[in-house]
Amino acid sequence: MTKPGPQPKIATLIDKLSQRDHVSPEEIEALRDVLGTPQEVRGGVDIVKEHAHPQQSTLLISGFSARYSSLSDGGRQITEINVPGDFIDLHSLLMKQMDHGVVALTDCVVAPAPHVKLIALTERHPHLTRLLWLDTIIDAAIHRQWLVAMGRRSGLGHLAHLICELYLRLQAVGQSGRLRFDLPLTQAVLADALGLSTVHVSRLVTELRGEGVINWSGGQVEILDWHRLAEIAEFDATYLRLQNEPV
Amino acid sequence: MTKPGPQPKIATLIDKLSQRDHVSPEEIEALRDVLGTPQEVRGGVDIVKEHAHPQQSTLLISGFSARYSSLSDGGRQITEINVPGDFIDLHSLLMKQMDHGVVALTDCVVAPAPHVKLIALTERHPHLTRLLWLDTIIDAAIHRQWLVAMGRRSGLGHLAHLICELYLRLQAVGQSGRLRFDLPLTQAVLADALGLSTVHVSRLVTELRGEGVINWSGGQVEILDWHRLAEIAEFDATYLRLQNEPV
DNA sequence: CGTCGGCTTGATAGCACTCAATGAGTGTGG
DNA sequence: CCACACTCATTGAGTGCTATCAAGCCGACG
Repeated sequence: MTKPGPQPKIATLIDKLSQRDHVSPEEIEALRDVLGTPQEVRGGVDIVKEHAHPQQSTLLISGFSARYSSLSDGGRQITEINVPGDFIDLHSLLMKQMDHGVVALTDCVVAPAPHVKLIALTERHPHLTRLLWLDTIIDAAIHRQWLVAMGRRSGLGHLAHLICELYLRLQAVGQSGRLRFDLPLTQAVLADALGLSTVHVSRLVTELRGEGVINWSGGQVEILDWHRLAEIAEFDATYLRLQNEPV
Repeated sequence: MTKPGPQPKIATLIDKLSQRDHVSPEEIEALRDVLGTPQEVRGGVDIVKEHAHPQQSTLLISGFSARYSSLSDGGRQITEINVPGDFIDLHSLLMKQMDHGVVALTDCVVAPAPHVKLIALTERHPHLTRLLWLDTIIDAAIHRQWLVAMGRRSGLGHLAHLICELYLRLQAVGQSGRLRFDLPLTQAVLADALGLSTVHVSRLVTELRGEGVINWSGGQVEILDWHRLAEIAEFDATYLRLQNEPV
């Protein structure tokens, strides 16, 4: 759901950026200027297609989406789950061609930011440019944590890590409650994100539930024991950079 | 080895950036201004420590280094292998705290770029800033490919993909011959990069050799059958963004 | 020539996969 | 109102890729 307020389109984005550094009114105005009319996208539909050459970047206002790559055998690997306030393809501003696709995992609302306007923004607002740059840098940091989880953690640790990450990222944009958040994703989506089979994901979720660490039903996750969850995940939130340090 | 020329320090970096967009003489001058005196680092030594708060970023001039994260059980996951011309911790400019370490895999030569000077650069050179931004964006794209390889490819495909990637990245900075390049890394390092055991890496290398796809001995890789190698890896070079498209 | 790091090979074990079937929940239409 | 179809989650059985343990090989080097 979009937060109420004078700038509903960019409220989550501003929330997130403001946790890292002060965002001036002029910068907020500049951000609002680059964003176009919000649009709805149905769950399951591609927001950006693989190998596309977008002329704009897209801000996710509400809902969940995912970066993914398709494989020749019909398989799919999700490389990041996006939450409200994320620019889902900001990197296409400079990459030009998408190296992956972005699919709406649920019904979403998105807003376009034309590349022409974003380039102009980088010419006029160096500090805001650095804040947007930082956002893509954190994407890379998230990828690295996923690599560590995939390469060296147990399946259970990997799942636990994903839950920790999503909880904190949703919290940063005011989309989670106290040790509780909506996550209306199927286990098949989780499997594609974790690089596991759906069967195994089911067993892992059951295991975390059985240990009394989380509850997960009806598309809502409840963290019953944050300490144990973080322990299983070996979670260290540094990479999400939720501290305020001027750039 | 450092390339000969008037700007030996930044020759590889300029090579790489120039493949993506024109770099003006003023921009080259600005880059040279931010870089300090090159220093040698012995193989095995950390160039940047995990959780550090660097006051400068570091350009890799020669040698190989790797981003890595340590685990509580003593294990290690390498998340990227850096080649000459790579800024190994450019993201620390905005992240402030390192979310991982960088270790010299071989003897290296590196040059520091103080954050204060880099920030000043972003204030004065928007276009060059975008080129540096793009470099960190490509790091993220490399991470994503590793995620796909780790999550959904076979061990053999994963190894093949890494070889394809390193070959093209070294080629982009003039550090590889015709289907041949130096890669003085141990199989233990490869194992930490692929998320496999050293034993299994040995078997995979043996398999690729046995199939007549590559030769690998004396720290040198020779690609005997690029087509088959790319096929095994399902390799698509888009993500390395080696095309010239102005940003 | 002995030691050492790195690579290779063999044997065994285990985590996660695939195939398969069942159950729960939801929506549709007769 | 109920039969049916469909998606999603769960559970069981058997398989396989990769880990671990262990031993041996090889080249470099003092």
